[in-house]
Amino acid sequence: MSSVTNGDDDQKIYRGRSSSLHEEAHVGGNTGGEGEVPLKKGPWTAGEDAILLEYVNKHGQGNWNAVQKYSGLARCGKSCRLRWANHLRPDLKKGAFTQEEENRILELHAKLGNKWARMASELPGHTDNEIKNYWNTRIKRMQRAGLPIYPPEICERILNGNQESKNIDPLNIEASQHDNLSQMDKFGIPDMDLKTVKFHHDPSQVPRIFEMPENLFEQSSDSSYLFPTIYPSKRRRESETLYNSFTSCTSNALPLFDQYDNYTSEKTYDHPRFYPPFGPVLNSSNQFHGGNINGSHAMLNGNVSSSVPFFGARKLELPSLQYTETQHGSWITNGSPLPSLESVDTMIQSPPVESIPSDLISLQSSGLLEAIVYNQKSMKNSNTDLFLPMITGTSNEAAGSSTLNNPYKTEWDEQGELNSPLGQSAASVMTDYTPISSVDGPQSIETTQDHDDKLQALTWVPNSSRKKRKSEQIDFSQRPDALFDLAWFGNNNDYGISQSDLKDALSALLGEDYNDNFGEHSKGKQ
DNA sequence: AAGGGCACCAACCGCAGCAAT
DNA sequence: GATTGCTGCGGTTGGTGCCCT
Repeated sequence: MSSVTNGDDDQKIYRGRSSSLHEEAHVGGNTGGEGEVPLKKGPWTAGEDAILLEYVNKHGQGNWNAVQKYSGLARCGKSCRLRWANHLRPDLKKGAFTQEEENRILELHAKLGNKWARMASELPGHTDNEIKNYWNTRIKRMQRAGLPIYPPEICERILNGNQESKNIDPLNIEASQHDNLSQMDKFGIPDMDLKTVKFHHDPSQVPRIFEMPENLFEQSSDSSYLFPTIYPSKRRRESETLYNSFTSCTSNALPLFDQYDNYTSEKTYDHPRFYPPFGPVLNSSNQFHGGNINGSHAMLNGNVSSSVPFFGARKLELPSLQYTETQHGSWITNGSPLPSLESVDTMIQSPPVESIPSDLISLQSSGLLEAIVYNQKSMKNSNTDLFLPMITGTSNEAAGSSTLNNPYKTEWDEQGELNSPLGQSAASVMTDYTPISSVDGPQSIETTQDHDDKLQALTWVPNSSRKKRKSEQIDFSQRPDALFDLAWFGNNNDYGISQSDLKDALSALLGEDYNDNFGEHSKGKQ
């Protein structure tokens, strides 16, 4: 290890990449010449730092691409900006996070999810990169240890805050915290804040989620009404947060749910919510209803697919991390004719994101709050089996055994679907159980006449009642991703999709891969 | 002592938003 | 309206040192 004086702080000890920091940086010395200077990559040298500092002192921040031009520094603007933001800025607080700051990070992450920049803005002197690194490191450590990500006190604090907010005018709550999160997203879907979600004691009570105004999806003013905040995310690849949120929530905050639910068997929530190899698996004697979702699609290898389709189809966001062998095995044994994880991931991510607005609730970018509510919901819905698709095996049975007043059960049961490799049911992946929401247009909501209808409108609608409509609605040239739904079940006939449409969509999805590997084959068959 | 795994850190990459043209 | 450039963000990768076996 070596240390290097960097900028204004002599104390900062840089680990790693130290050797290069000792290099004497000379502009041009490591870039080779005049004219088109090849941009340098890799660690910055002290000399480069000095040049950048000088540039900023002279010209101020911004216009980073001009740095190279004016200073001769062989770095791209992006690199300069990053270097400045993460290391050279005078207002940077160097050194490790204090305990207070760590707690703040936890809290912020619980609230915001992987919004590093936003978290950084709440932690003066620290950068998003720093926080991100800290978090990732922490997560790895916790996962390995099978420990909850969020300490109990954080869960409690968040949840308590959540409870307090219950007594506040639901229409005014939101502004109090997520200042910029309460806006409508670009799709016109209101952000919804968990603080306003009510936990109901009475399992038979219809969750408030179903009590929204009919035109909720057109109302931004009612965004605080009930849903978790949906952060319009430009990223579609979030991975860890959810699981961790879920996990920690279930392992830490669960006792808190006891005040709201009857799920009080003491050990019910005690299990670390990690799956092999990260942690123990529930045995049949320790049934966990909903919250644990053993073998759930939602929990992949210690991570949750942030696209957990509780309430809507969405573009899949698979964890980029690995999957457990268990899950691999389950797919295989399920005999699912599914593509490899990698290819699925690729394919899933490649289509346009227009489908995203269909989300009523997204776990994307979700933090602890979301996790808590989802957990709560899932527990509740172990009665309704709303989440059955996420529950397999004994968990499923356990959930089923508690079925009460379950208007949704058959929807899932009839489907009898198997786990998909995507961390969710194939049906939920795309369209079969797409909730009638913004995707289907307000008309779906408008047609709801009474409470039950509202309920129905916000609930998964079985294939039988929707397939026909879908076949009329889905433009596979625009939504090749919808193919997954079809292909998954081999039910394209139900959708009236033609072979050529199918091929076109597949081509759109797979590109050359399809043409190379399937297209010819397909041609040959025809 | 050697090797592997892990922690930490820095930096890169790709994407998206936005403004200027 | 389309294009381009700049900027910011989040995910990921790679390097180095430490620790443990």
